Amino acid sequence: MGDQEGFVKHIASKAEDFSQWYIDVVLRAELADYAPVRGCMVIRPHGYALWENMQSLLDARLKATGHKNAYFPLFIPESFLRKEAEHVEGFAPEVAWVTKAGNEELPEPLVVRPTSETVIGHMYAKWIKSWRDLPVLINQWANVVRWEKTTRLFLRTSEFLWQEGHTCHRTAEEAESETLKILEVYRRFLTEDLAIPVVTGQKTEREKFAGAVRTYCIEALMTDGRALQAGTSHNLGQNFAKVFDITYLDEDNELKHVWQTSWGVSTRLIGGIIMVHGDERGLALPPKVAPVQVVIVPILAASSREVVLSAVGGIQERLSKVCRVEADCREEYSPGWKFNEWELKGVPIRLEIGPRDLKAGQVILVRRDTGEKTAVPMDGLETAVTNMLDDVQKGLYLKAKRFVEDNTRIVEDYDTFKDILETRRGFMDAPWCGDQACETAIKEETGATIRCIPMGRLPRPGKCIHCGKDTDTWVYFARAY
RNA sequence: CGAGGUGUAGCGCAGUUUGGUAGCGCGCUUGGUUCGGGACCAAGAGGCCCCGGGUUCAAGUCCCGGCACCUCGACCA
Repeated sequence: MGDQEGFVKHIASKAEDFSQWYIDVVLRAELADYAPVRGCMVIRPHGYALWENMQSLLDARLKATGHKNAYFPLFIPESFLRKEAEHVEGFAPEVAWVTKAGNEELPEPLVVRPTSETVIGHMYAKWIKSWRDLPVLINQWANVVRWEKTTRLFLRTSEFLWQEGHTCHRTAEEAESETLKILEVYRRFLTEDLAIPVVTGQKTEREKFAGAVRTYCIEALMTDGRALQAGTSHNLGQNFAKVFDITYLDEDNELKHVWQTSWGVSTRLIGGIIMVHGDERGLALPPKVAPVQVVIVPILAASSREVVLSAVGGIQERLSKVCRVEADCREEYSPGWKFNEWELKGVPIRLEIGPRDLKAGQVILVRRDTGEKTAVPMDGLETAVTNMLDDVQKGLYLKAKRFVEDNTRIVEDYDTFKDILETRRGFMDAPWCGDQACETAIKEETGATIRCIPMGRLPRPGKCIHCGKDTDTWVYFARAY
């Protein structure tokens, strides 16, 4: 990659000031901007195009597993929220209220949805009559509002965009298998489309969703060593079915409550992409979701201007059949300026073409992830570009995977645990007795939380990192966003 | 919600100590020369100095009171 100096002077150094770097990247890459309302953001075209690509890939995966989209209202009657005790307790502190319409007080205050279990449960009670109506597999793409005290662009804003799936099943087993199926959909979406490696696992009682029986999650590791909860899938059991009276008449002619799940991922994932793949030069986007996959930068000298521009047109035409391509033919910026600008915006491949290349019948391709430059013959350009996009996608994933491996440490001693948190951070795989008191104490003493109890692992003897009691449960700790 | 910090041109800041004509860099506009890693010259445009009171002949600057945003902590996707 050569010297880092002199490439980008307009964003903070990632190594020296990670938080400022993150903000600079979001703003300078024009993903988002601060809105006039506290804690809210505007997602700008470049950021929104990224979200749209993410949406369409995940949406296809959800449809392939039998889910259908629907839309439920933004406003929820106060009384709905109160029905499930744990649920209110979990969300009450951060709900936004609508109490007036014009000048008149509303008869019943409305909450702006922080999540839709309650309204959807109400509707499901109307719609479901028979075991033949099951399963119900509905997903919604929507905005939700949670009035957060501290906000950060994409990672935590008062309003955010997400998808929330809400399903009903005939049996507990079927609900559990749906919960796990979605977790797998999320895992593959993150690894295959976003190039973000994740740990899958179960949340502890303390960390689970308010109102769920069990919460599964995918956890990702950011390059500053902090964890990001990237998606959750909840087995709701019959908790909401009972309070909303969602029942069906079973084959045996008995009235039974349905078994439910809910699950979601949000625009927070954009923050994850930035913090996993970004570098000193700015954003680096995985090709599968990058709004622009290839940017053409012509070298325009006066003598060869016309021929170069016409070659650009031809290349753009050809490449537009195999990828998302854009040509930057602005005359008021120098090529060097454009190189930096498009790198900052995370475009996976830059294609340079100038008089020298025209003579040689080639173009120059430059990879965003490695900075590597390759001369590629004009013939077969489509194949070279498609292959390179695949390579960048894989390269980003492998680099991120190596980082997670290098920063996941087996820890059996509390002093080491604390020391790692102060210095390198990352995931700590440590024994835990299962007692919530230890979990809370660790959080208070070190700031680390249990990110998850990883799935598919054999029991292994150890002594609780905090109290020293014998246990065979090992969990992932980290400081989290 | 606690602790700090910052509010002056679109952005980043100086000016506040010691009250006296509103400044710098970048960006923006126009014209010209350039173009293989953030080019250069020339001429321009752009201000409720966060808001409200007060002191003063005079306030960006001093006093009082608000508000907003950012960072770090406690809580959450």
